[in-house]
Amino acid sequence: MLSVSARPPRAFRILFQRWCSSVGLYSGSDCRQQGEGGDADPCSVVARLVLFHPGDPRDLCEALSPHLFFTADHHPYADLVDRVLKRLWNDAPRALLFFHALLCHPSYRPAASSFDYALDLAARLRDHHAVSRFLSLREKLHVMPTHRTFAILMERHAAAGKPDRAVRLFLSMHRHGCPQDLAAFNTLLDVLCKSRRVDKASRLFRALGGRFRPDVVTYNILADGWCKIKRAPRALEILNEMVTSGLEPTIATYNILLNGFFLGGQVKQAWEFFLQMKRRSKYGEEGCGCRPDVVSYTIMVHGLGLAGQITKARKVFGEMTGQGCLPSVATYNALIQVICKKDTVGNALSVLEEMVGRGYTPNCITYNLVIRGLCHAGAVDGAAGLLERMRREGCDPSVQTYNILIRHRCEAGEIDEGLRLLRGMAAGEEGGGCLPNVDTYNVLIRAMFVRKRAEDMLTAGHLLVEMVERGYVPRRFTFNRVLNGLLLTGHQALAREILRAQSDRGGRLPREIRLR
DNA sequence: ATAGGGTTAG
Repeated sequence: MLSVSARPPRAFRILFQRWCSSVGLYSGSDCRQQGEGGDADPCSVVARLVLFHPGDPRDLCEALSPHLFFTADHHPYADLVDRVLKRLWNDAPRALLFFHALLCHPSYRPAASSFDYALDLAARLRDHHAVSRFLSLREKLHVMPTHRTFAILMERHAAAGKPDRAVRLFLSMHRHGCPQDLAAFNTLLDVLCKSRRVDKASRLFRALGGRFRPDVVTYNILADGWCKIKRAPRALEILNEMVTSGLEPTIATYNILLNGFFLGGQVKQAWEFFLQMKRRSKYGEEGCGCRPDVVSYTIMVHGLGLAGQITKARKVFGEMTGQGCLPSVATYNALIQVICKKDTVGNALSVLEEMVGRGYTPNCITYNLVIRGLCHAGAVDGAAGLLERMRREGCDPSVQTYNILIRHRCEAGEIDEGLRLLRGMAAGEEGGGCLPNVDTYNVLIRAMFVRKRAEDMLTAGHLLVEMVERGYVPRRFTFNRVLNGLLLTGHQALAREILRAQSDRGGRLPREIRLR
């Protein structure tokens, strides 16, 4: 079924269309009819149209107009545009094709939020030209960059290993008509902390803090940064510094610390800290901001459970209601996760039924946790049943749901079943559907090298092509492995095409492969 | 999208 050896882009499209037709989804020019039939969600219709389009932005623009340009002033709803961009998130090149197609329309003026999505996508592809093109177009159309724009770009710089550029961007933002205020400063510190550069954030805080009058949020960001790199003692220092400077810690501050102790494996300290929070809020003066809230209890249940103290976790869970604090879905999720990990799936399922009985609506994460637990226990049928139930309850499976199921199928040697799931997710049976991400491809490609049939190499090759087409950069190891596999099984043509397709994508290829 | 709690596995 996978014996296609045309040029990769086309090969991929053929492959993709075959998959879709095999699960009853219309492809190509049939999309529109499909959209006008049972499925009326314009977001899905447009997303499909974009996915199956040959790829010329002008043609696509024309094809889109009946679906998008239906307001009086011929502008698509910004909300719909944003939703489509989000739906196509895991296929960044296609998402940007969509954006380009819209720009072909003479009267289209993107909303700031749509520009932000497009910028994020281009930056994730490290397409610097596209980023600067979008920025200058934005200026030309008088769509001012917002705080969010700068947050996105700063985050991309930090993720690309260029934190200094994030700082410089912050220092330049007022020149682009965006106020350089405390909120923006806090965002910068958060971006640095979340990319584990807490020390840099601290130094910046010392250097520039005077200019922005740090608030509770500033200190919380820094404390959380230290906690995330397992240095709760430093976070405690931040807490003290905060009090010294006359700021009152909030419950968020205490929760950051509480979680920090668990992250650093200091279970005993976490427990002591929690007791202190309870004691002080009981006997302290009124309005004391350290009374444990639902987040504190969730952290306790999760932390104690992961440390193997299931009984204690259940006890804390059981006592919270009496303390006037009702569990949230997240609290149940924490409990379900730790019971899956340290106890049995059966008991986790009981908790699921219990929460439903009390009127809670499990979310996607809840189902994923239990499905993972069931897969791990080898109860495939149970997992499939939960997938059914999840759909029935109107909770669309996420990429993670599919990744769990696919990984499990592959580990059980049922690779074809894994591939079938991949097709199913793209088609999105009923409801939204979601596109595979890097993990999906990596799991499946790896599985091909476990079975190692000749045709598996070809499948791996096609998966790699598809992955690259969708803007992902495979690891060098994966790349070499697939190429070697193709060469050894006599698929020189596809190997060559993969090399060509990759270098077309702008030289983001590992070096020794590019020299050819 | 200015801060805190649930999905990952070697």
